[in-house]
Amino acid sequence: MQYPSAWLQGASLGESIAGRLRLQIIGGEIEPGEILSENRIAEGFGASRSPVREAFRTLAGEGLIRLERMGAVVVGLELDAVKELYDVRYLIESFAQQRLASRDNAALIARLEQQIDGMKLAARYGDCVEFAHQDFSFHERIVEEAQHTRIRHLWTSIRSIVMTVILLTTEKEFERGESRMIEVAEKHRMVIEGLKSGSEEKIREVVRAYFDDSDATLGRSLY
Amino acid sequence: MQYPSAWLQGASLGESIAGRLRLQIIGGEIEPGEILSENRIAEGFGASRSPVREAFRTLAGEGLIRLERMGAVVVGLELDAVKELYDVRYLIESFAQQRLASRDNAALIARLEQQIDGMKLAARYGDCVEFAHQDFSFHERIVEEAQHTRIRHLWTSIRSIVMTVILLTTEKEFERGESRMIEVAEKHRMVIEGLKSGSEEKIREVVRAYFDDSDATLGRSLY
DNA sequence: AACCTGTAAGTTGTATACAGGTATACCGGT
DNA sequence: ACCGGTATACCTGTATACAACTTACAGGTT
Repeated sequence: MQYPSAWLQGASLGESIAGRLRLQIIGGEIEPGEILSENRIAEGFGASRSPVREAFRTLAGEGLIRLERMGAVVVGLELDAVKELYDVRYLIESFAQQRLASRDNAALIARLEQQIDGMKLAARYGDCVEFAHQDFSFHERIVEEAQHTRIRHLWTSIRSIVMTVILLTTEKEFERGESRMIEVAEKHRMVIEGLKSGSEEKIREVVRAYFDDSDATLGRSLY
Repeated sequence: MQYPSAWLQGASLGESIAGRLRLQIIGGEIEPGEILSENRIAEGFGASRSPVREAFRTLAGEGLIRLERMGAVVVGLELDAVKELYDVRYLIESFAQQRLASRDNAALIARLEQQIDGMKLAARYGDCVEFAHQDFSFHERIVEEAQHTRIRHLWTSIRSIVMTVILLTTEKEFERGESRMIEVAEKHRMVIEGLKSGSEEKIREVVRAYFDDSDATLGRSLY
């Protein structure tokens, strides 16, 4: 398993190492409880400690590892942890949408619908990576549009993990066939309905429903 | 302005530098827009670039500075940004409390009440730092108790900032006299009421009220 | 047998060195 | 006066070096 190489374009060595470790940790190649040392990892990548150290700090910031006196212990991302992650996504997105509810969202909605169509197109062509990218971007756009610096910050702190999880689960869901993926794409319209309604209550409900459904999907695709 | 030295006990040089910079940034000594270079800061602290680099990453993770190709630009924490911070605190705490609502919280509540009394005691003795510490710990305990790894992680990402803001605002509020501080301490009982009720609706309402009131306080104490 | 101690290997935190890139200021040409 | 090119100083990313600390273990002591 590997990131689309485009994602690592222009990244520093440190970011690149963080990316690969992230994938190995989330993918389960590196197991929770394992202890990573800067030296060994550096040697493994044929790099020096500096970029590895930077990568460790990044991953610790994402909660994937925990820095201790002696070595970094892998926390990992079990099914329960992914559900927790989705709790946070729910909090962030429902907040963002409630913030958007009171303005004119015509342009945003048009853009989001375009991305749903992008997903469907990707589904028809069996392009799993592109589907995941559109899916991810859909949600990121909503957060971005809310123009709330702190919320955006919370988002960036889980951004990479969410991206990775979406990539992994999309790969698995693709195995269930094109019609299933069309269904997944269409599910996003629900969210748009919430936006259109402008009702705080409705938004909470719709976003909750969206992530509840995602939770169910998770059960199938992870482990 | 300075941290209680106890807070920096056992901290590495990097953490300590992060702490001092954080205080300078939030306190406004270093102004938003200013550009920090690793070299200059290192020289200023009589240290090498390594710990400064680490400090920069920490502060960037907290959103206090933004790392760019050339230098780190100070984002700062204006009044609006603090209000955004409180939005996030609201999200985190209301979530945490809703999670707690369904269990038996007798022990927790006893502990929280003890901390309220601690605040009142600090108020009577004019011990501003202790008051801030108790106040901070009160909220941290709630988050901690929810036992939700991801939420706890969001909390740690703003923890230092919240601590600093509470410290600064408490200092300012202390000038308004002891009775005002007793009032602030008592305000926390409201939150406990929410916990006791166990009603999702009531909790949202109470926590919302708490932070709305805090927002008002902010207006007085910052800038 | 239990415990204490000294040593050796490994780890992090910090300092320093080097390479590649970027902005700035200055200088010559038009 | 203005524009373009170059030299220069500075900045970040990475590599390497060193010191202090932690851990594990072996061997001697009680």
